[in-house]
Amino acid sequence: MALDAGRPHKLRWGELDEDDGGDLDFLLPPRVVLGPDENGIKKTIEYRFDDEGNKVKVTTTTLVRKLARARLSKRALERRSWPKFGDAAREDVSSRLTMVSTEEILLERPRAPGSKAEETKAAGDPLAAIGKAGAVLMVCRTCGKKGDHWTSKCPYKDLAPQTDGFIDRPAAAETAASSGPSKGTYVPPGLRPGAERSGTEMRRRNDENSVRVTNLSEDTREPDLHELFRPFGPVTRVYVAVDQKTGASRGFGFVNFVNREDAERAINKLNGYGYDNLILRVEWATPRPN
DNA sequence: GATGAGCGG
Repeated sequence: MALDAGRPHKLRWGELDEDDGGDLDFLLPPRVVLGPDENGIKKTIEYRFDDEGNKVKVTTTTLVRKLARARLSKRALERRSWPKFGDAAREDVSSRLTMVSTEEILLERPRAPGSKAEETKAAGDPLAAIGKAGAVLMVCRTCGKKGDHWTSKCPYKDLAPQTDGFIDRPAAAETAASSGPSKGTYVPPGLRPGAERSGTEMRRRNDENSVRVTNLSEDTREPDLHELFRPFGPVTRVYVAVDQKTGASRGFGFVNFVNREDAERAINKLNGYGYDNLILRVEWATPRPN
């Protein structure tokens, strides 16, 4: 760069170590750092080519320690006068007091297959051997059965009302009911003292109050469906099937109601209803398999 | 004519 025959230009930082001339730097002696000495004076000696291509020596003097000293505690200052020990006593470490650790540190993932935690568990628990793929972790919170199904798939999940033995009625709720609110324990509104308990109808899962809507126009989205069905009663879920790739509506969707009666009224009212130039079909959805 | 995605303690 500096030796360019053409007009020299100032080197910008982005050009340093680039291949447009910077590679001549290897011809220069290495940079030398001296100190800091007892007065905190650090000297840096380096060489570079000037604009005319001449080798020049550049000496930089910096005051290091005086600045730092102002912030050092008495105790720290005292430590500085200690004789060197350990590695520092054996080496010249004036310019490298910090070292890179070569110690190998293994990070352990608690549930990684083959990890220690996993092996110990598998050895102790016979059930763990059966469901290595994580099935053992599958303990139904409704019926307590292990390794068979998730809570959401429990064959008893629709059974109502649930008995005290079941897990999803926290023991804390009973305590709260008898002795007032206990600190730090959330009690869902339905389990609070004085909450209405209207037996089977209330506790019933509403999965089957699912209404299928077909012949939707391309640009009907979930909010539109919600607007359309909301007047009939509380809606728990609105879904419009979309093509995963294109994002375009597939022209059908589902609406779930809290109450079956509302769903029924919606079907009766909206089936055959003209919406967005199309005639809607609204009917009971057959529950999704699985 | 057409029947959804995702998530695990």
